[in-house]
Amino acid sequence: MATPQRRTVRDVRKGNRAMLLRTLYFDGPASRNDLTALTGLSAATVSTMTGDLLSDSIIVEAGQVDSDGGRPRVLLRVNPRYGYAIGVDVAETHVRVELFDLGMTELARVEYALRPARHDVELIARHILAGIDVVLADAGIPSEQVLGVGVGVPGIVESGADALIHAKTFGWDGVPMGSLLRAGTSLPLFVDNGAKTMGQAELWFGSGRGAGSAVIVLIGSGVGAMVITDGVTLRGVSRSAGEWGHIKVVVGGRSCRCGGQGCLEAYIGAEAILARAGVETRTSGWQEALAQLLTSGSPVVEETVTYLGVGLANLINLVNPERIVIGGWAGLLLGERLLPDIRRAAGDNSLAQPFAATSIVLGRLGPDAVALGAATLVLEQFLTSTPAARIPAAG
Amino acid sequence: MATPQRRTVRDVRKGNRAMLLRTLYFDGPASRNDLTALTGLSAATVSTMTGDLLSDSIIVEAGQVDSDGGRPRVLLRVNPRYGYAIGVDVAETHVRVELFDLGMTELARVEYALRPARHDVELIARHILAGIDVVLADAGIPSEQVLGVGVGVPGIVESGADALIHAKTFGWDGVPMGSLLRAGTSLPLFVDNGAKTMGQAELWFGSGRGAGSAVIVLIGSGVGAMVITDGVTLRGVSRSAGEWGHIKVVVGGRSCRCGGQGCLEAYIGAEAILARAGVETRTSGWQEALAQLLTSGSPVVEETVTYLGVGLANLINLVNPERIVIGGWAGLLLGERLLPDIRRAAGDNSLAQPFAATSIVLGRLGPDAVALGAATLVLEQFLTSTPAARIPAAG
DNA sequence: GATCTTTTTTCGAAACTTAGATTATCTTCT
DNA sequence: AGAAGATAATCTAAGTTTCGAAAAAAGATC
Repeated sequence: MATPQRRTVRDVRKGNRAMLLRTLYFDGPASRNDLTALTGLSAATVSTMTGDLLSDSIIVEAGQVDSDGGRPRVLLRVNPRYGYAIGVDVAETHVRVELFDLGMTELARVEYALRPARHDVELIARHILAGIDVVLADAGIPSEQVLGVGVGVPGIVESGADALIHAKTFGWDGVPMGSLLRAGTSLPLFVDNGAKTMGQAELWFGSGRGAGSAVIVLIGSGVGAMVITDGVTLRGVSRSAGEWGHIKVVVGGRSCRCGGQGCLEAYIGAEAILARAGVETRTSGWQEALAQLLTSGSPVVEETVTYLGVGLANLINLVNPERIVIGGWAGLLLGERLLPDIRRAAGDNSLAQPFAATSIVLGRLGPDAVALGAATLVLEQFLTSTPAARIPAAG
Repeated sequence: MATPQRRTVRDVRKGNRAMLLRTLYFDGPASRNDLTALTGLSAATVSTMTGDLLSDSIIVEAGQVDSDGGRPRVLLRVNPRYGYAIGVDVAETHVRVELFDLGMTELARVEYALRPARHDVELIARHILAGIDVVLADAGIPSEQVLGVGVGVPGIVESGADALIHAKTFGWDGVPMGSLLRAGTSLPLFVDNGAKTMGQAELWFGSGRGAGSAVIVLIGSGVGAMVITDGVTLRGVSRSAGEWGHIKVVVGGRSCRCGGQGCLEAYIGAEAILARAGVETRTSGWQEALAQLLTSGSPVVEETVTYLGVGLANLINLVNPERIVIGGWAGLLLGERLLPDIRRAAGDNSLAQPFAATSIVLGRLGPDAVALGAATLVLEQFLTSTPAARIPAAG
């Protein structure tokens, strides 16, 4: 019952323009004529609106297409060079900065290694700021053309200008990444949990594409989920929704690094799986170890499938989504070999009705999609808040 | 990424009119002047819009209020007699039909007893249709003035015109309640799960009021939940979202009547609690038995609190709501005595961040609110789809 | 009764979409 | 080669809607 927003006649324009742009981005290239059909707007409106967008060079012409004996259609598409988005992946071992054009083609990247147990916020912030300069210089893009910077970080990210981060593994508690970066750059910032940015990538460009309501499940060392209904992500009142990894599946069960007991993460998190199987967990080589374990026929694998199935079933019962996408490096590893078993386990533990309505699929994007997803936050902003004309660089 | 809807300038009007009406309903009576502040619309717009609504007699004047030396404000409010809503509660033992005006004041009711194990759909449909006639005759309201009929039924309700119902306890599987009723009346119908209509009542008129995002948890013999974000209820792709009772909290745990194992309902459902305590469950007298058990100091009570806490914690972690409302007859019974313990148990099993953002409160409406909530579905429709002027009865 | 104060209505302007007419551009038939 | 036909895109006029400002309404105060 939040106070609804008043609408004025200009919001109509804004909304329609955003819709047109979004349509063109995902279904483009398309002719003006196609757009009238796709958007439901009248030909006149499409014409004036595309005119505006063309003169702002947000969209460009993309060749012609013959019609059976009439004026040929001229195709339009979003100008990938209208602006650029930067995505940053802050992980345990590295900080990676990538530069994308609006078509999400990678133009440049740079990576800084982090020494383990040396996660100084200010150092990382310096890496990010330096990385931004480097990728821009590499690609020869002036910073005025960058629409924003998305940053994927570990832990819980609180909303607000400061983007306070709580990440136990990094020893961060209330670290103001937002204000630290804002001190060094004036570019618009979008900070979110790295798993969630990866999910964002999967949702927009991977297996989640086209689903009206979906849950993207992310399994790595940690475990999380994104719930999307009608295209919008469930964020929760303090933006920490989706902590799927810490729902309890066994009351009084295994201890979890969050301090609780019986968390799902304590059974299906990569670290937890290996620990349960008694595999020596060297700090590196987890991926290999897990891959090896999966082929070993260990009973732990079967157990893991059951727990994962239960976790998915809980989502199915509670959210009743159209699609569940399994992602994260450990999730992909598990899914590759065991997807049918996982599906069965989920079915065994959920109600028939909602289970029948849900398809469980594997993510298509690798675990490297964190930066891509972070950049997608910028893209999302660009597509929804209808952009005005670029102010040309003074001079 | 569902196809977004085009907007035309008339949608603006519709939206603003709906917003104004909603504001007036919840914050009324209010003067035109107050409304400009509350809605953010200009005085001019409020004036023309209230003019329309007044001449349609959707709203009426409600006295004046002096101002410090100026023209006195005339107060406006929604006309409670503009139309009427009927709410129906289909339960194990009875079918109850209630008539409300738009202010949700009950004007008439009628109840039909059901013999246990005699849940013939057609009989129940006949009871409902007869009940509608009876309450209308009692209150002297012509049926043209009824805006719709809301029906709360057990089990899972599938969307669509037929309103297919799956209710194991009634032995219903795919019962087309919607089309059965539509054969006997031309009034608009809204069919939903009874627990959900009760939640709807709690959300609109009980403890959920004013919360932007909330979860309403319903514990009776069965267990369910409604998740509300930004004022809209999460329904899921096949409208069966919110099956909180069948999330698994103990892998391989107690058998549930759904056929699964370790369901939450198998621990905190009223029937399950009594069974675990070894209380003889006569078909009647459950409420008394449960109330007695709660005072008995049985260890089962403490266990129940723990399981309930886990269930709530899972919601908190996953959804991160602003408020959780505990309802349902068993939920109210538990909460009355044990709310602090329940809160503690929820806190013990959820992450600190989201837990701190959530307040856990007790429902205010009794278990009789099913029919009220069903009628609220009609009210919701009335307030959101801006109603046109009533076509006066021919004559 | 004149003046002040506050509320409500009226009026013209600006923004937006639409339907229908018009112009542009290419194909095909004679 | 030129006219006719067909399809695409633009232009024009009309109809909504909200908004700001000014005017009108209605009572309080001196």
